[in-house]
Formats: sequence, structure tokens, C-alpha cells
Amino acid sequence: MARHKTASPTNKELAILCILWNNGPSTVRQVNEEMNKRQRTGYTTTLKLMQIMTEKGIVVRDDSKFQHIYKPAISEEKTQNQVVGDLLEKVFSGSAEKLVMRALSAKKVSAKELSKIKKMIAKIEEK
Amino acid sequence: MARHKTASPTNKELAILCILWNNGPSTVRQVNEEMNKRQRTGYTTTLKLMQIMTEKGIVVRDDSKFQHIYKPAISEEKTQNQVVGDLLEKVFSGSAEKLVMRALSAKKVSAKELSKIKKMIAKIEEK
DNA sequence: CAAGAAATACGAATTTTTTCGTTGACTATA
DNA sequence: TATAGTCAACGAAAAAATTCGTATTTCTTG
Repeated sequence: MARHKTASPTNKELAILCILWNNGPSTVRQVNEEMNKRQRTGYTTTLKLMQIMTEKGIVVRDDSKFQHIYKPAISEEKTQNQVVGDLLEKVFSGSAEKLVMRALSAKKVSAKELSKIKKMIAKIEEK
Repeated sequence: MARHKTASPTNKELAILCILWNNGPSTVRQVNEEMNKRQRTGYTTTLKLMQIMTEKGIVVRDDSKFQHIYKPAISEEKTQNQVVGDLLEKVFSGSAEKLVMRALSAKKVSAKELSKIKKMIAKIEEK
């Protein structure tokens, strides 16, 4: 027994997970169509990926019907924390501050979002 | 001719880049020793990686001496912006705010760092 | 200068990830 | 119940990333 090791999902796996988070439980076809908006991908390719992800326990599927329905087995929150944590260690020597600075300079952030961030900071400071 | 495509460095490549940023220009041996602190890696493996990176233009080397000295060809800043940008698009639908929130919750940030971030936000708000 | 140590070059093997072709099963419908 | 359409299973190929063995070159130093 024993599976574990916080191996991060591969690129494609992550792409599929994101689609499932954004669109909710889906069939392979639905996921594949979404994939193709970004990059041409064959149906069987997506299918295979999702089968592998099922084996790995990254997604679960309901195969009681003809059309199988897939959904994430790991929460968006958890996965995001993991990939961010990975990146943090790998590239920013564990400094969240550096990463935040980069994120803020890499992309425009609206005033509304900025204020959300400020609130979050205030909350952290309270403790 | 023709180089293009903002292909992000692979995992191992990133690891090597980080070592070069942190330790400055280094020989293969130095890099390899650093690598081995985290994960056992053969000397020739590291060497090969660095040769490939040289071909790709990710690092440059001074081979005027017997021991070649390698250094990053791309700045830490640029590379970090790129990997963060990648992650942003891939996992956070382009929302820097979401990424920042995750980063802040994934890791403890000191008061000093928090105030740096606040300053950065203030600067962005000015414009 | 000879012998060993330390590097690099090179090619190939291995592993991991991604892609896809083919086959057979199920479904709806006319 | 034949037929066309949709789907999943499976295995294998292709591509990408990683690893390593061996040969060769350069340096050191006695």
C-alpha cells in the first residue's frame, strides 16, 4: 500500500484539474472541448490523461452511467497551496514576500483586488 | 536561426539556475555539490544538463580556462516573472490577487516583509 | 616527462509525460 | 433490429526530460 509523496500534478494534469474546478464535474468531452480552446488536443489524449489521473487518485469518476463523469479528488485550495508552496521553495528560497512582489509586478491588479489584499494583510497583522 | 517561444525552464534547469543565482558563477562541480544537498545527482548528469542549458542559451559559460565557469544568461528577475506569469495563467486564471492570497496563506510572512508588501501596494495605487 | 587526478565531450539508455490509433461496447432512433 | 453516433479501454508510439557510462583532454606534481 502506500501511495504518497506530494508529487505535484504534471502540466496537463493541472490543466485538467483547473477545468474541472472552473466548470464543475464534467465528461471527457466537455473537458476536451475546453482544452481545445487553448491548445489542440485529441479526444483520446484527454481521455487517457483522465484515466491516469483516476488511477493516481487525482480525480474520481462516476461510471454508473454510460458517460462517465469526472470530478477533482483534491480541492482547488489544497492543490493551489501545493503548487505555490512548490514554487516558493524551488525558486524563491521559501520567501513568500518575494513571490508576492513578483506576482504584483507580473500582472496588473485592480484597485478592488488591491484592497482585498490589504485586508488580508491587516488580518495577518492582527495576530 | 530563430530562437523563440518563451518556454519555461524545466524543473532541473530551474534548480540549476537558482543555484547560480544564489552562489554566483560556478563550475559544474560546485553546482553539482549544491544539487546533492537536496537530491543525489551524478556529476555527469549535472554536466549534461548544463551543457544543454548552454545550447539553449539559458546559461553562458566561460571556457577559456580548463574549468568552465557557468553563469545565468537570463536575470533572476526575468525568469521569476516568467514562471510566476506561467503559474498565474495556468492555475489562477490570470488573477494575481488569487495567487497573492495563496502565497500569503501558504507561508508565514514576517511583519517586516508585510510592510514591504504594503509599500509596494501603495506605490501601485499611486498610479 | 610519466602517472594519476579532475574535467569535459559525447552518445546512448532510461524514465516520464504526452499523444493517438484501433477496437469493441453502449445508446438512441427510425 | 439495423444503423449511425458517442464513448471508454487499451496498448503502444512519440516526445521530452533526466541519467549515466565511457572516452578524451587538460592539469598537477613528483
